[in-house]
Amino acid sequence: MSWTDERIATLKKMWEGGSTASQIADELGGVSRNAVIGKAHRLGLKSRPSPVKAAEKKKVVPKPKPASKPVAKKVAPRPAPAPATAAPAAPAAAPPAARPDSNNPSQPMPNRSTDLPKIVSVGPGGFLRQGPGDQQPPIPPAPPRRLVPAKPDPSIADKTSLLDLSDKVCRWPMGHPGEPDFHFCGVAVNPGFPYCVEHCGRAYQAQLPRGARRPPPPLPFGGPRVR
DNA sequence: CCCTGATTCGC
DNA sequence: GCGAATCAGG
Repeated sequence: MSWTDERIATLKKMWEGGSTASQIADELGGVSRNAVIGKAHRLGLKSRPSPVKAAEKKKVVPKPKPASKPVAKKVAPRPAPAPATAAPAAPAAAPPAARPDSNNPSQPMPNRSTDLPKIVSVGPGGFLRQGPGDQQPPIPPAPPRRLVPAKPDPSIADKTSLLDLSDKVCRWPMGHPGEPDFHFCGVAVNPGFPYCVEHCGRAYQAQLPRGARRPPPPLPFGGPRVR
């Protein structure tokens, strides 16, 4: 496949939106993860915090290549790389879901249902929703399972390039990028989330036990692209 | 081993 | 410019 403008646009959008290279490659189709990464770098996009690592420290040791080319092709002394690893603003972290940690030093009493963080959001995945008014009736310490972004999540964080996305509107993608009818949800977001209430329910799901994963949750797209 | 991104280097 | 091979790391 070749890198058409459209494909590059999709790559950029998804890369910047936090999609993993694998996801991007899968979405684009016809390219490998490596191809996506390579292209991303060539495009000048670079190092995003890897979803899997918090602190990415890479020391490229001058690796001796697999002894196959004794020929010294190019003596490329690499100049000291600028240490500037400007940490990009971390995207909205996990919502302030109730943490099981008894973070309530104010009361020595075992009654810990006193000072829990107020949660104002919807909890499709099972996490709490609490308005300022409702104080703490039934706040089960029941820690919602770790929230994980659903598959589509990344592919959407587009800027306003394609549409008039803003922090106020739901960024849930409808359709596939590049397709004529591709658009975003666009309704008012669930406060603190990039999506509307409805799509938050899709984007954030309770992490199920290993064994009990449901493979076919509703994909945001029409489903896997047919190739 | 799985995954991730980063880098290299032949093409 | 492209991307497979490879590396480094969680």
